[in-house]
Amino acid sequence: MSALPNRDRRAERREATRREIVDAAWDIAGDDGLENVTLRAVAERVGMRSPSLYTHFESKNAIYDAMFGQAWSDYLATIEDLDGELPAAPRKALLFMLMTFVDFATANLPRFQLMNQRVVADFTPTEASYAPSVRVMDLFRERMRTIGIPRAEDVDLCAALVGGLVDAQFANDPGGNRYLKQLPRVLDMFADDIGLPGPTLRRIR
Amino acid sequence: MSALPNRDRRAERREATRREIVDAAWDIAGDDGLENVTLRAVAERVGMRSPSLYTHFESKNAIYDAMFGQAWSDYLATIEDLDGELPAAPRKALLFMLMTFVDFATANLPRFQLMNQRVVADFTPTEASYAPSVRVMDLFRERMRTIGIPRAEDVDLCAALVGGLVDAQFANDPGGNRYLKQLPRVLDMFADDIGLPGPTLRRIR
DNA sequence: GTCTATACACCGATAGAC
DNA sequence: GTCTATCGGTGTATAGAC
Repeated sequence: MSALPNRDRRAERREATRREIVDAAWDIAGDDGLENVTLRAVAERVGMRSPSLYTHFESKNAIYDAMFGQAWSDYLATIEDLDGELPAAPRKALLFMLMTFVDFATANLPRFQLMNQRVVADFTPTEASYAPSVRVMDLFRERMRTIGIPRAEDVDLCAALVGGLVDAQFANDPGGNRYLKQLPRVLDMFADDIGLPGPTLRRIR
Repeated sequence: MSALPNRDRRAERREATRREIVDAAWDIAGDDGLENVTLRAVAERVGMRSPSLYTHFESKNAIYDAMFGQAWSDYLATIEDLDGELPAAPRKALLFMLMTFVDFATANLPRFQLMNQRVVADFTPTEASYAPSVRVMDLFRERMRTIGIPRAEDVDLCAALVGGLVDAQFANDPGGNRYLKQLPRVLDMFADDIGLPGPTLRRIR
């Protein structure tokens, strides 16, 4: 009788190829923009013909889907790593959390567009790829509760306000700091509104 | 010697055809989404073959450009009409202005996407089409100054915060009211922060 | 299983006849 | 000013070589 191998080398190779393809897609997105990720360009970069990509992904949107899931997984890992570093003071913790989000968002434009904006027209993430983003939101809500912000309404609002800053930054002052520099002020406004204790996050004007 | 006609019938006809084309593009955008506005679809709706559109517009993006300019012109007209209606109380005037924006934005999704988001990948508005949006912002700044909000920093922030609400509404609760219902609250937060006088815009919690 | 060759239907855009 | 014909591009499908 034959011994069962304890590793599936074929599956490993397949997974490695999928990673290669997704990496190539990220490279192209970084160089030429997210909308210029074409199957032919991806294929050329990994040394295939474009139809061969269908062996590994069932469609172009499936590649976007893998990128979407990877991006949110990376962000989830980033904020999970921060677990012990959260300041004890509520307002400082709030600023720390949302600065982490802003830093991650601004570090990579095509990644941000894929994660948070609708630049790829047809694309809707699958449930599997959506899962890490759900876990991110769960963790965010949990930490907000820990800080002293338990109401869903308040968490929604906080996320929307910071999202507005990031969007305005990309749209009206790309590469600059005109909007994002007001993050401490926005969080102070928000903290004041919900009566969160602690010293102000910005200098008094 | 020949008399000069006081109307250029040819130019009038040309302008009418351009309008027909733009109207057809809006119809398609409303029915099938902004990204499904193809030259063939537009041509079919106006009873032409697609290459004939190039007689009236130099490219597909030129059609988007005309739509962009028209949308901002419409919004400019909307807020200019409101000139006498602005409440005297600063906070009420603030709410009135931004509710007008939110109403206009939510009334027509493809229009909002074209005006404020980057859903058409290649498209950048020409200077001419951009002009009405500049006039809108100038008028907004002027009215904010009248209300008692002269600082550019504050105007930027107010616009970004409300933009964040609208974006979050479309992205996370389309057709609902979860984010937009918090508009009075956001404006109160903002008004409190800059020390704008007047009674609160929302009930005390 | 993995990849290639070929083809299809669609896109925006152009050339040239009428 | 509008047409037909066509170009190079796209995502996608499938037959078949290895």
